[in-house]
Amino acid sequence: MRWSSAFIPTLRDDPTDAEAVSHKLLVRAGFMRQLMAGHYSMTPLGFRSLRKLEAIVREEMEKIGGQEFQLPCMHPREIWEKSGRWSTMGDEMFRLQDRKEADVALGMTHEEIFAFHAAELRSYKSLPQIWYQFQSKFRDEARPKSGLLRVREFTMKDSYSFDLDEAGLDHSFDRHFEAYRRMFKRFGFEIVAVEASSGSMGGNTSIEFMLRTDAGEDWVAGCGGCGYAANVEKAESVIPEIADGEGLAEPEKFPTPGVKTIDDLAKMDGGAAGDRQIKTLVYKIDEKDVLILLRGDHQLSEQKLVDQVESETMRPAEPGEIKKLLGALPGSLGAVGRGDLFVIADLALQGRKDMVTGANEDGFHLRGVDLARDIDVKGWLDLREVQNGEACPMGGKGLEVYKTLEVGHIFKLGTKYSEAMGATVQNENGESVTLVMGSYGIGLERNLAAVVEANHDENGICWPVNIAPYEVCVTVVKPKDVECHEAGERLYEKLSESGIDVIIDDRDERPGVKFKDADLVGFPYRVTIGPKGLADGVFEFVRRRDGQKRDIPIEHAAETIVEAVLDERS
RNA sequence: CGGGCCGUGGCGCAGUCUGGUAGCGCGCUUGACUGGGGGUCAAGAGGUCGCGGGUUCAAGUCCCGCCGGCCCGACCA
Repeated sequence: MRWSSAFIPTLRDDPTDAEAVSHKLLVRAGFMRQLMAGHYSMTPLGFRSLRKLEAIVREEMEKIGGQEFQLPCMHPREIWEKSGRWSTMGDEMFRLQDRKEADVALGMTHEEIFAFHAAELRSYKSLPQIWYQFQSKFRDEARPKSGLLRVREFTMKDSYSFDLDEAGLDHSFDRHFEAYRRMFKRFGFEIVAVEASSGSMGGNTSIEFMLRTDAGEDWVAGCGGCGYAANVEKAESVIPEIADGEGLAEPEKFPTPGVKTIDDLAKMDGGAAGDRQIKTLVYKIDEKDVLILLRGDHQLSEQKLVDQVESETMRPAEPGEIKKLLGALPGSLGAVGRGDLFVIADLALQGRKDMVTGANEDGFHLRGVDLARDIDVKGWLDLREVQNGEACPMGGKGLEVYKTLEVGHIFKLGTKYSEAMGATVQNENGESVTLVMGSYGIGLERNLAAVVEANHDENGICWPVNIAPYEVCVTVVKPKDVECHEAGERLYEKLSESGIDVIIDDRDERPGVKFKDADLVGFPYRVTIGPKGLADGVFEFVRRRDGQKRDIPIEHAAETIVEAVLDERS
């Protein structure tokens, strides 16, 4: 490619509406443009990199026996109703009607559709199957943000495994796990694999692949000692036991005027520290009132609650509803004496005595509360969100909680979708068996942005060779000079013929402009061809990621460059 | 969906409070000098001031409504 005839719209300034590094750089370096919130057009440079990323994913999928499909992105309502997700997906699913007023959805994911086709599988002999596709996904995100990191329309490689039993699923899952690890390595960044909540996908096990970056929006708790890592939606930790006094023979009410929060009560004379309080939350779970109890200084992980309670809907109760139910407003709530209500308590409260909690009368609390004696807890669950510094559950060191970006997610689904779609095969004994499914997703655009988040400096992007739109940029310092021009053209020809993705910067621009542009766009290697070097019989060869420069003799220049590039392809 | 901020040449912004000729930097075009990290000079092109209504002799500026974008939060296979 000749820069002089390429469409590479670089910008001198950061776009004002960009915050994330990858967003700023991908726009500035001319890889993409926004069409509307959450929808981006990839320009030729961006599309080249995206295709390279896609090729890597495809290679790794083929390696584990994946077979590529292409499914429609518009789906009939019926198929989503069969799985129950027409209603559970809510506003996040784009919906429209055709001319016959039939309901149609834009696919957010394809479990239903692949399971529908898997219903054609007849015999255990044809298992396992791994099916995949690259397809646009549509999700009506409440808040698209950070450029490509959170969008409403994107390309995903999604694959689905079909096995006869759990053992088969485990194997397909493990194969994917390894394939994903290889992909991220080839993309040029390190990931942590964490246990995750499966969210609305259903199923029991899921692993997220996380890139550590402040541009992310998921929190992970990781142990430096043993390698344990989990999304905070799922993470556990060990906290020191607290020795309680015997307390009182029965709870005693005392006035706490003006106390509205855990902190207020901790600071009040005659109050109690956060870890001696019981925090009482009221939730409407399938419109039934439920009290949730936690230690005062702990935070509820709503996702843990969702994952452990079977329900269609869940929401915090409104203040009005709470007043009506308990007779007091938040700040003075408690579960003592409310055996008529469903009470769920966090494990950290188990066995605690001499605690303080609300009296269900505004401005009053109870002291001397003994969980076992005074509160009728119907269920003990782990509901607490882990905090930075708490001990690792695997016996390692302290946990560090840090921000990450989810770059891939793999699920063991079980039979939810195969059952809904009637995807069964006959086993050796002629019995009908429901297929056991897994599903595995990786968003292409988000991963492209992740590569940038992990590979950039103050001057621009530093693409790894594998993802770079062009591997080498030949900068002709003085294109009007015949010798310069011809030397550049010759090298460009040789590199092209050797199969290198090369762009020649033949624009009649000042050298500084070309260097800045090349750094911004982020080609892994750049060759400077100018009068100075020519006089000495050399080209200057520059590596983007560390700025390493060396002069290479013109006669071996092409070979040297080809070798350097091939060395880094993987 | 709640809170905040913002829409003015391609990009970044000033002008809006206090109504009165639409401006600046970068980029772009042409020419000259230049030429190893965004050079200099000269001459140009380019804007229904997000959209609609209203007030006024007069609206980028004031009022009402709408649309769009960004950030925080809620939400998020």
